[in-house]
Amino acid sequence: MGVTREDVAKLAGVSGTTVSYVMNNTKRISPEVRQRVWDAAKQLNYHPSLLARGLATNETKHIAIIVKNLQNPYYNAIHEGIQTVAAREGYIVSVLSAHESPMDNMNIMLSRGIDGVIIASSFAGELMELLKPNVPVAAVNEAQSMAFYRDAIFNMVEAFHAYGHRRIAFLSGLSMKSPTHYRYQNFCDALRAFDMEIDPELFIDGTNTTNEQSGYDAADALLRKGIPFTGVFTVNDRMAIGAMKRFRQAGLRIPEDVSIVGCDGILSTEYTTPPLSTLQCHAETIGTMLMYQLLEKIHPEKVSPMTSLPFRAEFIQRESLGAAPK
Amino acid sequence: MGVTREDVAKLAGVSGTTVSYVMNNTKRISPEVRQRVWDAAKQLNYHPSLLARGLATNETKHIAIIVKNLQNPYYNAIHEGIQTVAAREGYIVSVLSAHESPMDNMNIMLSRGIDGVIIASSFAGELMELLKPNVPVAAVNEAQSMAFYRDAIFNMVEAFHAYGHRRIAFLSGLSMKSPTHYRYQNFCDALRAFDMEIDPELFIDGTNTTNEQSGYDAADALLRKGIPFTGVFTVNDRMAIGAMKRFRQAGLRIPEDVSIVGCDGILSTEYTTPPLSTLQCHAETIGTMLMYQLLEKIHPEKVSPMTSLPFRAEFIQRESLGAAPK
DNA sequence: ACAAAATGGTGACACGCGTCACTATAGGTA
DNA sequence: TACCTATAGTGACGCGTGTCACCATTTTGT
Repeated sequence: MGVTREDVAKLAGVSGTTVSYVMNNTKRISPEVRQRVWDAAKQLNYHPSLLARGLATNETKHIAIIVKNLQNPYYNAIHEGIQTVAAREGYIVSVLSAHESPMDNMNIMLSRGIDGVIIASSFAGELMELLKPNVPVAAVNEAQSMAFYRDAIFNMVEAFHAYGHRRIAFLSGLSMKSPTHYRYQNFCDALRAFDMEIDPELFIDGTNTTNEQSGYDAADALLRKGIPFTGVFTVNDRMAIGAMKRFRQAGLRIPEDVSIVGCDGILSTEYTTPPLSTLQCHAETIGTMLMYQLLEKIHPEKVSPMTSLPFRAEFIQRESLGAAPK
Repeated sequence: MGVTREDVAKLAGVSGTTVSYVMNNTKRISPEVRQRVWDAAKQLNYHPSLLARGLATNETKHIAIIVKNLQNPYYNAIHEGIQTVAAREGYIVSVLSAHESPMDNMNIMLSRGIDGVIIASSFAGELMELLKPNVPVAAVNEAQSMAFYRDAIFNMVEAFHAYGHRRIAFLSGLSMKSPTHYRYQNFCDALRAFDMEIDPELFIDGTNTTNEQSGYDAADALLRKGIPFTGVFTVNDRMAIGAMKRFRQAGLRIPEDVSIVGCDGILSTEYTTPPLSTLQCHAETIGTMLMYQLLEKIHPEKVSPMTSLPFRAEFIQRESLGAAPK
């Protein structure tokens, strides 16, 4: 359809092969000829077809990211991070839905010759096992080590403790999927460190989603138990937002009657009422790092700038956390 | 790399050509042979390389969507709508950033052989003119006609009026870009219909973004003017959320002192404090429709199920709108 | 019965690229 | 002069498809 290397070759008075060598800088070509080729390419606005190149080299510079829900701000931030690195490195990113069957996704990978996959979804499990033998994979749950949240959760519990809280509920959405599990472990460790109660009744495991509605429902379930608590920690910010709504409906003021802390640090936490305390985890940076990890798996010979998180999650205190009621 | 049509051909005891005709159902092939080929394909898990097919047919089943900001929930909803149709039709969707120069985006299209582009960004202008001659384009601002918001805005103003409001501010982010412009026009028309004031001083044109911070800033600018107003309409929900924060900081209660209505109907509006009235515009459906529009431009001979919006934006009243103060 | 036409299948080529094997030229050495 | 070597450039092929032109074998029509 467009202008091909033969067009450039003709204009520059050389062979197509030479054009190829010049474009890829993969063989010594005399400066004069090199210049002629570049000029001709510019003049014709020539861009090598990545389709043809992919066919010839088995490398498409095309990766996929598998997402459960496009409308989840946390994953959007990760996506943004991925996108910046990808663009810089000449990769293009396609979004696949986790709703499709793993087999469908696999087939798309194969027939499109996709170079690698990033799984940005909690339940990576089965899909990952299927993909891993056939295509390089990076997954968000591998990126966040056990240690990632430890300090932030410790600092959060410390703050709860300092404000006089003793009974803190843990609201989860996905029952014990690994990332959630890590957070729960860290949470219990921190509670122990401050000699605070670990009451299984305060652990609410909701539906298998983690959006505002799940938070609302989890808070509802907690209230129905009728047991005392003064603080709440939710596994992400959206659940916290939903939980706040439920508490408010129950006539509880935040933070006077119940304090609440979310997790992720999505953009809008700063604008909730009251502003939501959270564990900021720099999702965008997680995205860039996932992309670097993937690049390293695609080209093990090239060393990526960084492949492990240079930081941890960070506790950010805002007005949703205050002194415990008497 | 993978299994090719020749492998299938050998197993089925036919030629590669025949396999191709069977897979594409593009020539009469006897039922027995057809069956043999299908069986062989299944057995080998054969999937035609879309790279090679793209090279041969100039059709990649690959479209791009250009987005300004991946973290904007409105565009995420549109994206979700696009994605569902695309997946069903066998297309794959790649995200490009509007931050890249239009020329860069153009080159990506050309070198990747992309079949079409959806521009999901307010300032489509220049980019669109550049792309249109070279590749099928659908753009969000073309999807929303002047009439799209009319009824919803009319109903909103009617509600404001019924509650006794007479001076309503209009907070915008992008100065008079076409979608905003439409809304402003509709808004003024409605004000006139109810004999309400149209005071240019009540029109705040903020920075060139439309996020929470812009809303905060616009509200701040409005307050500094020191002129009377009891209602506020913002061009999107995120700005409304930011504006609410600023009003609250100024000691104004919502809706007792100031009523506010957003626009878009993003997911979290239900969970703000108080819940935000908004103009629900079913962004997801807009996405599906954009995709259908694009498909029709790619294959004019095939008629798409629907290419014009079967609905309009809809006014949704929540607690952020109440009686005007005396 | 025999030409005409329909049916079912195949060989060869093009799509645009990367790259191997090769040639021609120039320069250096003994 | 004869020989080797580095340099600069090229021809041909393969990557996996789609598809045109063609062939062999029935089936049809009269």
